[in-house]
Amino acid sequence: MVQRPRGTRDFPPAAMNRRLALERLLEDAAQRHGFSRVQTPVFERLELFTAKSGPGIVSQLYAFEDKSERPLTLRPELTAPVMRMVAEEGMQMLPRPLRLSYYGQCYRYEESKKGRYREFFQYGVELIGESGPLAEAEVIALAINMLNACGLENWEIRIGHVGILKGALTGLGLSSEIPDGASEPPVASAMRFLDKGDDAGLAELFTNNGIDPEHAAPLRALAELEGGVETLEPARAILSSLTGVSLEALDDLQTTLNAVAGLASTPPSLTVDLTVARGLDYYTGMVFEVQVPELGGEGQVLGGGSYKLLHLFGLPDLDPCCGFGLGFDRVLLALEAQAEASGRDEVVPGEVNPNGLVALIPFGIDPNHVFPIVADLRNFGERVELELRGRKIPKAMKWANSIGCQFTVVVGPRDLESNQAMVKNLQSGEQQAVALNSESILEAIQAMR
RNA sequence: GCUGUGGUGGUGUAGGGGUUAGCACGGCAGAUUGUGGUUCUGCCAGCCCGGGUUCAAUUCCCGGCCACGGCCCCA
Repeated sequence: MVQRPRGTRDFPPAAMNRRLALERLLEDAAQRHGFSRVQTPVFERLELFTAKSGPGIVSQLYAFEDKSERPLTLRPELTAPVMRMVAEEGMQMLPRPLRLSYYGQCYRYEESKKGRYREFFQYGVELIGESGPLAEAEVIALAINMLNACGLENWEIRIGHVGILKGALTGLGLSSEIPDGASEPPVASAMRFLDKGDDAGLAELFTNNGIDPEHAAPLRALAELEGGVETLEPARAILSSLTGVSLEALDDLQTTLNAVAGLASTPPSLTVDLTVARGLDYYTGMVFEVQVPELGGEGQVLGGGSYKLLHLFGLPDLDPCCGFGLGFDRVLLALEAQAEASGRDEVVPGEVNPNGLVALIPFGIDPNHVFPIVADLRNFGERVELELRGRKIPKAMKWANSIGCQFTVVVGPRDLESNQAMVKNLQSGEQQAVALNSESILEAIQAMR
């Protein structure tokens, strides 16, 4: 038995139906916010991702060479491909801003576990060609509205701004350049220590960089702030006490949060947290992420912010952009866990079609007699399954019931003789004989529905 | 990268060094030649893979594969 590769999944009909429903919800939300779907190749040139994230990522890529020895890789994420597309397709000519959405599988070579797969699906959006607090608010608002539309509960959105802590740190004289032999700039180390609450590490870092460790205290206070918009006031007080720190980022964040409050439905939990760092160099401004506690260690379902990447493609004037990526599989896992916990049948809103199937059962007759009816009902928009196995009536009814039919239409020899069909609602048991033509059958179905 | 637990028909499980490997759901057929969701009968289908110990391994041991969990990481 050949098994599917580690970290990949098959999606049988029921699972796929659910995934389609979720994709539809996300796409509807994106469309309502003016975003349009794009698609890029599943594999790209290797350098696209090394340019974005550095050579270190190659170990986590499904990289390969084609027959002409071109270095290629399965895509590990979708932001860089979309940026590439914007540049390559001349999309800078389009009216700005561009609002793009995308959905597709990505590949990372890492340990697979629940919520972390080697082939995973990402939905995301990028807003390109306009930056600033309102653009950021539009992106956050879409994220919030999407998750609410999915019926997800108990999720937490944390919003921060990399500029605030970074500005304070560089204001103190900490370098944002990578020193020789180090793996990350001192500013990044400091951000990590602040996020983890590692006071000793922070003090040591300051000392090593010739900064008085006393200065760590206000930063720690800043990092520990957490709450709603109201936390911006104490943050402002702390930042004002430091020299050489601009308050602009804080003002922007305030503007963004106010706009989000007006544009988005209310999230279950929204906190301002200046330690949200997203770990990435190219984030330049607002950053945000969404956690679902039920999912444990792999609980981050969405993350994004403002970043500069288009300069890599010769379009620096389009930087910064703002976007987010949503972990499609994780959202689904969270919805499944929550549906299970609350005993809810429908995991994704809209996954169950309220108008079930119609089974057309030709019984003991030449099925040619019913083909036009099947075709017509389908053209009318009914979901029709034709009984193909020549089952006798009891078997056919049982079959129709087991595939979730709402109606059966039986046409047997007697019906043919009297030019009628038996239409039955399987839920109510109600049955009636109607004229053997598609209009009459459709009418009966609609009347009994 | 480190580490823990587990793997028996399609699904959920029982068992256990020598068994016809049990049960339930499911699928198929019949009881039932024009009406399903109940019932009865029969059939289908399984010990993850490789090596070792042993007279004998699905069972014990080692390795692999896969899944799940904890830490690190997460573009």
